[in-house]
Amino acid sequence: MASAYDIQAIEKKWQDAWAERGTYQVENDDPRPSFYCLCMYPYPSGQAHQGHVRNYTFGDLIVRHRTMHGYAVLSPMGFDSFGLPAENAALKTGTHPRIFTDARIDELKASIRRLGSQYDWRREVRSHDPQYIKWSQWIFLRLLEAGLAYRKKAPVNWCPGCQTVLANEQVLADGTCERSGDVVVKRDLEQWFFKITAYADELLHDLDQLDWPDRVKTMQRNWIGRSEGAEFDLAVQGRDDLKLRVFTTRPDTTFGMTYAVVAPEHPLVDELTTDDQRDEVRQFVERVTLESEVERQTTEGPLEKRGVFTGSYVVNPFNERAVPVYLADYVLMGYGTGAIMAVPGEDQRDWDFAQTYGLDIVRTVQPPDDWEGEAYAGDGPAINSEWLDGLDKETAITKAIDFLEAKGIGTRTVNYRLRDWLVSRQRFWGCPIPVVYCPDHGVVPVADEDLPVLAPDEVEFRPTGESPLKFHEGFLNTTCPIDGKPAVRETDTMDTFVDSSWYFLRFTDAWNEDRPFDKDAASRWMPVDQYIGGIEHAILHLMYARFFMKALADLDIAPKDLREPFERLFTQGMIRLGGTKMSKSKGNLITPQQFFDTVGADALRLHHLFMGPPADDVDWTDAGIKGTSSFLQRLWRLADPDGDAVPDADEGVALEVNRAAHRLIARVSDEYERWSYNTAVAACMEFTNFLYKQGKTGFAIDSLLLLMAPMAPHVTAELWERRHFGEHIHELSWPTADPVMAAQETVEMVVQVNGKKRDVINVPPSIDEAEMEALARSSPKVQELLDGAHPKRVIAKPPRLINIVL
RNA sequence: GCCCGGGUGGCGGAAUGGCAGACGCGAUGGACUCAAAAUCCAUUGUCCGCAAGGGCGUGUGGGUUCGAAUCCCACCCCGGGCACCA
Repeated sequence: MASAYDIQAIEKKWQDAWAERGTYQVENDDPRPSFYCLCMYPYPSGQAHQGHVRNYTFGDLIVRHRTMHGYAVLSPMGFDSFGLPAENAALKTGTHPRIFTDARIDELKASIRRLGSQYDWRREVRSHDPQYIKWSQWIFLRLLEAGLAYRKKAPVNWCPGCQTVLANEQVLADGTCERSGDVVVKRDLEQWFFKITAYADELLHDLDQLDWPDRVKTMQRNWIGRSEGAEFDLAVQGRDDLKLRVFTTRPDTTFGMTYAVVAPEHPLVDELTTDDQRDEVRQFVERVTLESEVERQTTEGPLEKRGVFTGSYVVNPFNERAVPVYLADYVLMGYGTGAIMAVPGEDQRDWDFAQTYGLDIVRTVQPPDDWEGEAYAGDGPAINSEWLDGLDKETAITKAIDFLEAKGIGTRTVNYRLRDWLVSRQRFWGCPIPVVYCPDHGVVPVADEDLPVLAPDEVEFRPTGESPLKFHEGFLNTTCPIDGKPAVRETDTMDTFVDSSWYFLRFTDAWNEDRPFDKDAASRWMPVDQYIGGIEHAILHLMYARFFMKALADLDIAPKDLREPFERLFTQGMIRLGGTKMSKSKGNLITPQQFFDTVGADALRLHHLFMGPPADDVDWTDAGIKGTSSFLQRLWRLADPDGDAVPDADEGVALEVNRAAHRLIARVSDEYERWSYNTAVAACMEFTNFLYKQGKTGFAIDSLLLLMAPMAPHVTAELWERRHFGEHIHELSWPTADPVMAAQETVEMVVQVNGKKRDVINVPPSIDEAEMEALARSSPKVQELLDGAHPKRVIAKPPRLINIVL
């Protein structure tokens, strides 16, 4: 009598069993070789969505697969639990962000549990946990001591919607906030920064050694934006006290400088402006500073309005010619020196500007003969450049820099697009920055023994969105750690990306009360062998975490040689519905819950694996899940020891069935290593179809179940237990294929004539070229086409293909 | 504008220079059933043909090769990243 496949009961049973047995808990002294598999910890927004399911399905599959290969697999999970949504909810409902957040975590954990993905929950971290806050603050203080955290006044990105400043990385290309979509405005504010630029070069170079998607590496390279060039001083005509320093990547073109440009915010603007130009310059500067970042960054608009003459002249050090100095909004204060030499012959922006303002254009690089464009930025022999004439670009650059250095007015430099990381946020629900402001001593760090600095519970959220900390007397008023006199606390909190920059280290030693983590514990597991998450973190989180790893290693908090946190990265594709990204804010969620309650977690997991290549974006369709669901039903009827849906293979066929099982093992094992899970599922389906036709053997079914155990853990565990009383499939070893058994007895040889398939003949795999040709020539179809003629050429690729060319 | 991806049946996709379309969805037909669902079996790129068989087919056009979805060149379309960065 066949048994029922009671999905709900079976999935619950095994989820309980794994938790109870601690199958996926590991100790730091586990003697097995270690493997650290990590999915990006989630922001707890309630029940899991399909993006989580996809992420954790891949992660769990790897955890179970590596475990079956004999590794001690560290598989932790936690929650990125600080952030604005909890604060917005507090404003709406009056619930404290902690209560709100803990409730969302409970919901998320429950749905993660129903997916069946396994974690060592003993190591769970939550960003808002006082212990975690303590160590985040402790790390902040170490960065402060080392000069890697500092405070400065700067024009920063202010998001009116979020009522806080943002890091450059959090502002989208169109000048809007990545979170709220509001237009970000510039404000001059004093803020906290982390000196990520100190690691710009290392962050760039170490990318080479990482097993990461090229796409992500390229995005990081672009973001860091290294450019080599030179900086040098231009003498201001008639002003011995004044020099204008410019940055260029093309010092070889200096002979072609016909004017210079400074940014409207440049500190020397006043000095450079002559009296008769003063009104015009003032109007220009006023207009530009009033423009939003978006307006300023548009390439559109009449060029006439984009610059103004200062009245001053600077001297080209290469040919001693005086050229006019302009202000223009296309030169940015934040990059290089905020001033440039303009060479219209080799730079299109300068070309356009020169045309508009009637400035000279001198080519200093010979463009190719067929050049039809305007400015020519490519390589070629230098012209109109006296002692540089005839040299190629690279040689000329070197010689030009030598000249500047010999003259003592300039030097070779490297510039980065990367800016320091602005980490302070004017928010309540974040990790407080642990410093106080003392009237006598200025910024004073809170003593280590007084950590953590925690936000008070009894707070009132203001409709303006301002942080309640700014108005909370009990929190604000404190004493100076140095002299004990009254002082005021910092009310800014840290960017939540600070929390996520070291959580993967805390997992290795989550219980440590003396330190954020022990170096030996970190050494045991780090770097993360496989990190899995969404492509949306390509720059933000992944760059910050890399910076933290390097800084912590240099500060002797992490092991010295541990300079990269994530050895191998996999970024899964997005899930879309009807072409747009599935998200809560778009209101187009298909919740996993409805599938847990019907077809079950195994079918949902298989569907995610089967939908397409893991890295690709996928369009969600409900229809497809029917396929994986009925496949599992089919598997059940096949493997149920009490079932008779599929007869045993006849004695003559059983050997061939077992041989096919060995081939399946070889194929699927390889597909797991290549992350080709969609074809691995297909192979298992194909094999199941094969057994329905040929009849089953015990070995075939057992192999199939073992190969599917990481993909569909519940149903395979249940079937295995029914077939092998008391055994747990996930505690067994991964199967290996016997190469002798896996070998084919006959293969199909394709016979082509002139590259077109004309016949297929069964041959032994050991066939040689001569035998192939003889067989092919004996084929009636080939003879018909040959018609007695002599083939020009015969290409034989034993044993699968022969091509006869006439 | 620059830099990455990608374009294959009605749909999701497979094929690491060697049988294009595995596997699944959908569709059609059959078996089972009083009937339906479920299940099982079969067919399913397209055109010509009763059939056997053959022609055509991987965005477009060229090229390399005995052989190209795969490599090269040019172009078109879609997605993503960067974009006055000197």
